[in-house]
Amino acid sequence: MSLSHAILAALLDVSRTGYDLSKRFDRSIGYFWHATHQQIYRELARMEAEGWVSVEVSQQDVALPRKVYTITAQGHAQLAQWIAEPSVPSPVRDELMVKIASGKLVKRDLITAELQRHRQAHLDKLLVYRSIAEREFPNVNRLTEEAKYQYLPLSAGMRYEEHWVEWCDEALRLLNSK
Amino acid sequence: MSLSHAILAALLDVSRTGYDLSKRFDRSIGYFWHATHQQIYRELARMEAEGWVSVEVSQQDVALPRKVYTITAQGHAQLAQWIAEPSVPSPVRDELMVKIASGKLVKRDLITAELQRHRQAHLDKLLVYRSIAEREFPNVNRLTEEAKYQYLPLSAGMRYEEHWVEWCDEALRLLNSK
DNA sequence: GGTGCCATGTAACGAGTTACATGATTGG
DNA sequence: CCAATCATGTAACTCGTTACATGGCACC
Repeated sequence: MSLSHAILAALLDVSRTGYDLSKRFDRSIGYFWHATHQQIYRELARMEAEGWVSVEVSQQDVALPRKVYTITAQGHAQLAQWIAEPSVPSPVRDELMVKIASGKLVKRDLITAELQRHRQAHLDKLLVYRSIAEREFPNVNRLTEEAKYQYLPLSAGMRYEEHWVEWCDEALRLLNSK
Repeated sequence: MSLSHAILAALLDVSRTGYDLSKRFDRSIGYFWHATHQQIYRELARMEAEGWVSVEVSQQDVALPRKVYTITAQGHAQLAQWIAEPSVPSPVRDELMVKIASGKLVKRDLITAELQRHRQAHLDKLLVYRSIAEREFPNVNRLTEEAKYQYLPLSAGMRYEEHWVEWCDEALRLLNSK
């Protein structure tokens, strides 16, 4: 049950609504975890029942209900315990690789077009991450312990997208060479 | 429904049993797709019902039943059609990042130990991939079109593991610096 | 007045995981 | 003879996705 821990992590610093979580997760966790709003609402309800989060219905705008979730002491404990359990790298599932491996079934142009689309998507993400990094962490050599833990997932995100852009380039080069 | 396509891809060149598929998938697809034997048996049954694969019970050893699955023309068509549909990069879900983002909750040693474990796991995979690459594709500049499609997922796997090893090193450096 | 966003949810279904179960063969 | 591996499967459950549904607010 790992979505619940991702949600707890996203609630560590700020209380949030389900909607909020579904939009951005936390800015550092969003790069590596995704969930739809339906999943999040369902999970929040469970977590409240378990006592990992508490909820307060905001009465600011009486018309629109906003359920703001806050992590509890029990939630903290739960998260800390989960972190302490050693884990193995999360398994990868990549559709593009399945397509490439079956590449001989279709026209080459189809594959190269797909590669170009993916390259662009990865590049777009990379540029977003870089601009966030410049804005939020202009001085990587002077980070507090806490800031390091926020910076590192972003850095992993950048490396990850760079890696894919480079691989797409390699793949396109290889396929276009005689 | 993507597991079915991964299975079709794994059956492209060779007929296989469910057990076989669960162990290795295809050597190029296994790097980027994983499934348990229960999933695979269930999916194979569905795919047979759809006519995407045909099955033959091997009578070699009468005692042990071996159901060998082969991709059909309909399966080929299905796979080709799926490949032609443009797709977006598969979403990432990485537990380690959730742990890192919540790093301040626990002792730093716990995080660095986890990073070292992950670094080792990625390095191990990298070395396996490299030895496969040396054995199967000693001459990357002289590949047939078909071989290129087999080599590329392996190359992506190598880059992927390299990227993680490098990032783990960066993370350990950053966390151990004053 | 319509489009898009904020904000919450239900229902149904498909995909993935965990536990349980069986029985033969191979190698030490 | 015991453990590991080959080989197949069922059942129950959780997680993830898609479709449907509601209603207010903000802006053009």
